[in-house]
Amino acid sequence: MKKIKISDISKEYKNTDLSSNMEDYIEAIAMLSERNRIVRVKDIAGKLNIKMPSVTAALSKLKEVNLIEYEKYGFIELTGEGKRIAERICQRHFCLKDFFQIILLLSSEEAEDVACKLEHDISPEACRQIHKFLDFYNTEENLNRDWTKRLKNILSQ
Amino acid sequence: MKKIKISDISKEYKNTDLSSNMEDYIEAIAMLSERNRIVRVKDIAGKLNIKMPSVTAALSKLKEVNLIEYEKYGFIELTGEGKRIAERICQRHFCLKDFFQIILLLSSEEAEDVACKLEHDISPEACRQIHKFLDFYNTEENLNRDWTKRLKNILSQ
DNA sequence: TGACATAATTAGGAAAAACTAATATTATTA
DNA sequence: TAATAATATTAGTTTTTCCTAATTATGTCA
Repeated sequence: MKKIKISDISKEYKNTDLSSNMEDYIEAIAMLSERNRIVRVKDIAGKLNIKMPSVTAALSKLKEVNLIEYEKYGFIELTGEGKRIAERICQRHFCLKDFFQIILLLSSEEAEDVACKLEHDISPEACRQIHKFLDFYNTEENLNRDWTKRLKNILSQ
Repeated sequence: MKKIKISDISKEYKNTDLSSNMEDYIEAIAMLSERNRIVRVKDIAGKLNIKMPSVTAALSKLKEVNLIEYEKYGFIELTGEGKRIAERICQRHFCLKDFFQIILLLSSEEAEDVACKLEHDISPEACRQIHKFLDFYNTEENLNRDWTKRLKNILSQ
């Protein structure tokens, strides 16, 4: 079970000024570059379930606004600003995923799916409240409160 | 404070197979026809913050798929199927709004905004869990449980 | 190293949604 | 009822995002 620290409350869950789509590309690049040493057009296409030409087009736009560095047929890397934005998107993603998985007891996959969809539209304020809730819940749960058991019971039905 | 009945759990929060946009049009028409006896293109445009020609185009599509009845320069009305779909969208909307307002203590306006955005992307399963949670919370709250006070305290900070 | 496979790009197009400007219809009221 | 105001529609664009087919570049291995 993921533990969320009080200090994490400092997260602001700021908006990015990007379209949902562009956020998806940034997020995919960030996640892929954590796993693999290089990120390929094909990988991004695979992750987002689209064809390569769509990726190429998106990369041009992201390069245009200085969120990635790349040359034709070359490497794909987030710039500093790209990384900062990826961080924001991922924070919202994980906040939502934790909430749906830990509190609402959706399966990991279902929670992942929901997070992927909602992360683009949830407001920073709403995300901060969810974060506080998670924080509260984890503390209470550690104390083995009765209400969390009753809640789990109801949510499992 | 809105009270949610156990029986409401029967809500399925099914998907609609419409784009977010089309869902917005259907929802707007449903809400407007509750208040006014007739629904005008101008009203829909006002509610959705877009211009009239965009509405006209959307109405053609909705008519095409038999979700509304209307003739040029005439009345706009949801068909039976249109109403059933509007009902689904509104159920998700109010479920989300209640959650963000009652549990997470967002202002009514902020909760409304968030609900409007998320209602198109949240999965039925996730919505059902939120519903159960609301139900649980209302019961617990009625018993004036200590944990709801602690939670409110934290969320108000 | 040359042939073949893999990966990436370009070119061209389609669908969804929105817009402005121009036109047409309906409603109001003097 | 004729003139004006309010509404609605059409025509024509734009932007975003995706696609297929064709081409180009890169990488591999016999």
